[in-house]
Amino acid sequence: MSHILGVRQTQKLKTRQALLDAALRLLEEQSLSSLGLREVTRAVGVAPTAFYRHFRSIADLGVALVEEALGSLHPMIRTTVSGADDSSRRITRAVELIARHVDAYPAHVRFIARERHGGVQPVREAIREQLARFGQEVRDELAKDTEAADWGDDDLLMLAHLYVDQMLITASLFLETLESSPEERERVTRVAERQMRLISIGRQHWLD
Amino acid sequence: MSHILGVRQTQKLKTRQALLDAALRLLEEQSLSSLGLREVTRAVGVAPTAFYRHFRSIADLGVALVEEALGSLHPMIRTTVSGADDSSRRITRAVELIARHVDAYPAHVRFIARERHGGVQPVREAIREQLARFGQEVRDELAKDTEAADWGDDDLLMLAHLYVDQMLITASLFLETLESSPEERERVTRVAERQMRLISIGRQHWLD
DNA sequence: AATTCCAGAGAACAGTTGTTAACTGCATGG
DNA sequence: CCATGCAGTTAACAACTGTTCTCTGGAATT
Repeated sequence: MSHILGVRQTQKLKTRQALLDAALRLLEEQSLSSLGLREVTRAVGVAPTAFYRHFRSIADLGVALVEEALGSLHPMIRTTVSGADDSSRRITRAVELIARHVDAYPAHVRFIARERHGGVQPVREAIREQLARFGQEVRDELAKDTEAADWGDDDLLMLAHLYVDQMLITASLFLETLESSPEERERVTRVAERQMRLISIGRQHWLD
Repeated sequence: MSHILGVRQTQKLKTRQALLDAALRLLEEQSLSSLGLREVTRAVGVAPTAFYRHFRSIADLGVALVEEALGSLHPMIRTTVSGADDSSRRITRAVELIARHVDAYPAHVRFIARERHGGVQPVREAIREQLARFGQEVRDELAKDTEAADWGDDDLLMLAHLYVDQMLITASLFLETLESSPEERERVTRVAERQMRLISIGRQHWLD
C-alpha cells in the first residue's frame, strides 16, 4: 500500500506545501478574498504560473487549507469530549487543550475563525462541512454517556453544536490574547471554564 | 439644538450614505480587505477622488459601517433580555426578534459576522468594542433580575457574553437559511430556542 | 454683490493583478 | 538509451489599483 514517492512527486508536494505555508502566513493580516496568487508565489520564490500546477484558484487553495487546519483535528475533538472522569476536571482539561492548540497552530485557528463567515463561498462551505462533522462526532460521543440515556437525538445534536461553537469562541478568544499578559490569559481561561460549566449544568438539568 | 442643514451639507451626507450603501452591497460577496475604493465609487457613480472627501480609507468606511450596523441596536438588545415574564416566552420572543432583524438587515448582519474576525484591524476593534458594550448592557439587565441576586459581577458578565455570542451565532445561522425553505428556517428556530433554553437552565442551577 | 470655500471631476502616475502561450530541463517509464 | 511527461520559467496582455495634483461650479459667507 505504501507507495514510495519518486523525486519528482516529493518535490511537487514540497512546493505545494510551501504555497500553503506562505498563504497561511500572509493571511494573518488579511482575508482570503484579498489574497493574490502572485503574492503567494512571490513569497515562496516561484513563478506565478507555477501556482496553477497545484491549485485551480486561490479559493481552491483555501479549501485545501481548511482540510489542513481541521482535517487532523477529529481525533482530538473526540477524546476531549469523551472520558468518564468527573465533569469539572474534564472542562479544565478541555479548555487547556484548546489553549495549547491555539498556541501550537495560531495561524490555522485564525484562518478558520476568519474564513468561516468570510467572502469566499467554497471555503465557507468546506468549513461548514467540517464543523458539521465535528457536531456529529461530538453527538456520538455524548450519546455514549449514561447521563444522556433519555435524550432525543435532536437534543443531543443541539447540545453538540453548542459545544462546538463554544470551542470556537474560546479558541478565538485565546487567539486575541496570544500577545497579552499571562494574567489576561488566565482570566480568559477562567471565563471559558465557567461558560462550559454553565452549559454542563444546563445539560444535567435538561430533563427536569 | 436642531440645526437645519444647508443644501451643501445634505448633499454631502447623501453621497456619504450612498458610499456606505454601495459598500455594504458589494460586501455581500467579498471581504472588506478586498474591497476597492474605486469599486465603491464606481458603484455610486462618482469620481474615485470624491471618496477622500468622506473617508480616509476603506478601513475608515468599515468602522463607519460598524457604527451603522450595531450603533442603533443597543435599545433592542436591552429590551430583548429584560422583562419579567416567564423565561420560556422570553426565549421564543428573543429568537423571533433575531430572525426579524436578520430579515430586515441581512447585509448588516453578514458584515458584522464576516468582519468580526476579518482582516482589517480597526474594524475588528470597533466590533469588539460594540460587542463589549452589549455584554455590559446585558449584564446590567441581568443584574436587575431577582434570579441573579446572589451572583457575582464576574459571573454575570460571563453569562452576558455567553448570551451575546449565542445571539450572534443564531443570527448567522438565520442568515444562512435566508434562501432556504420555511421548514429549514423553522428547524433552525427550534434549535436556537433549545440552546437558549439550555443556557437558561444552567443559569437557574448555577448556585446549586 | 463680491468673495471665500469645498464637494466632486479629470487626468495622470507607477504598481499591481490574473491568465495566456510557448519554452526548458530533468525525472520517469518503455 | 531514448522518448515522453510534466513542474516550473519567461514574456507579454489588458485591466485594474490607490494616490497625487489641478481645476471647476455653485453654495455659503461677508
